[in-house]
Amino acid sequence: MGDPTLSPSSTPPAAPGHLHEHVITSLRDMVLRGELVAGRKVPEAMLCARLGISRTPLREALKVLAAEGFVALRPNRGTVVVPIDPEGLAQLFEVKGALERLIGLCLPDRIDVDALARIEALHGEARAAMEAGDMHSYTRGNHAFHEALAAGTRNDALMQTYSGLQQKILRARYAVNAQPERLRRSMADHERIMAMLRAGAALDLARCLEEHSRHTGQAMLRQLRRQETAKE
Amino acid sequence: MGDPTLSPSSTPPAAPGHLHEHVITSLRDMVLRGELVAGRKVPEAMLCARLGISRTPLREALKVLAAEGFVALRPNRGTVVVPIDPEGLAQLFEVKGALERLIGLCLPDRIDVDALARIEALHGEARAAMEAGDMHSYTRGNHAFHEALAAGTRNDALMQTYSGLQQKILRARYAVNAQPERLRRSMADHERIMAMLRAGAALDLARCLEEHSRHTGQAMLRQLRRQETAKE
DNA sequence: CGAGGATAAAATGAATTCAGAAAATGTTCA
DNA sequence: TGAACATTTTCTGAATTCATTTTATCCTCG
Repeated sequence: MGDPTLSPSSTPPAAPGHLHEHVITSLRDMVLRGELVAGRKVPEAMLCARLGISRTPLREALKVLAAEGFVALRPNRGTVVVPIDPEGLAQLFEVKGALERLIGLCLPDRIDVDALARIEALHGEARAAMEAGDMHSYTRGNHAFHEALAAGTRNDALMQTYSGLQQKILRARYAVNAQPERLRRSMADHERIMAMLRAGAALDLARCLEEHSRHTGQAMLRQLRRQETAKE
Repeated sequence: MGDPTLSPSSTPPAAPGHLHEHVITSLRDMVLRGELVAGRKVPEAMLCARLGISRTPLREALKVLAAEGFVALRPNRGTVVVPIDPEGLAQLFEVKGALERLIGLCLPDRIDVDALARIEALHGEARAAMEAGDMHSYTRGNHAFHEALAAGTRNDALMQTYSGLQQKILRARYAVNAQPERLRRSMADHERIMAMLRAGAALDLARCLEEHSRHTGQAMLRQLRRQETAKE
């Protein structure tokens, strides 16, 4: 199969300044969305052209991605996009479960009305997306919903750690085709989560969140394994 | 006040090749050990001389450290070492507690004899260091002990996440003067942890580890706050 | 004597350049 | 014909260089 056909001239020369964050974000998005194919070498020259930068800032960004675990730098042999393996995904969910529990335990004590309102709003959006059958929109809404829950704890370390895991998981989410049945079950979990949150029941909320994470993880794993075996 | 007086000529010109990891590790160590003072600008030129490299690889490493949260890159205004604030430290311990619990829950099921032997050995070393009153050695031993527990779960994501938190906490640990009384209590916790681990009591082990983390965190916070107020 | 502003110095961000290593290509010889 | 070696080409890692921005210094003017 051929290259992903990235058009080299999609961005104008780009104004000088500090484009760090932008370059990192762009690259990470490309990895997450599967535009940079797992297992393949990162096309340095093309990305430079694509982003309108030289190799220096690109390599700086690749170093950061490597530290985050999205790519691997093999000395003198180029950079490769690390593949998603089911074992690693299961491990990510295991850690995420522990954090979800912590979120549930902290949230009722610390959440304020604004945060609760935002969570309610995001929950509504996700439900609307599900009812409309808009998978892509649901994925984004679901992600935002859980991030908002984490944010409600007012713990930056927790948020950052949680987001890091979510991003890695998001990569797999893009790679697997979500099942409509799964969406409905996920939404049912969300309804229960909201009920516990409104009731301020920390322990129950913690259990719900942990369980929800486990369910999601198991479903994704099954689907990923199914797709992998189907490819052979 | 003057510079930390870092001798520019401590390393020879350095052979060419891939020194990435080494540069990152060196810089991180300097931050952790307080050699690069919190709040102050990172002396780029001096570090280049010190490490025998040019600005390009140094800046790549600084980007990684920035992503890890040890330094902050202010656009066009230089890089600064981020200060340790008690609030952030408390948050780190909160997250660590959740991971400790997970470690405790998983460990009895997954640990093998080799890992258990290594943990026992590290536990012995830490105790010896405590009895000898060697603070520095105890700190290292304690760190290695907990890392080994995490490693015993055979979950890479958990290990990486845990190590990341531990490193940030380690920075504060270097900054506060440990109290001998604290050391003894810590060691008592470790004895209980080992007992639970040998007994294979997952839930109890989880509780012990979580509690131990909370105690350690509270003690460090008190000490940090005490030192901060003493400085004024 | 002090505030405001112009000029000089420095430091930052990024492109370019250069040396060394790996892969690809071509050639020779069994 | 095909395997082993030599050569060329490409690519990687890092130093150097360059433009821009910021900071410091100094001069003028109130």
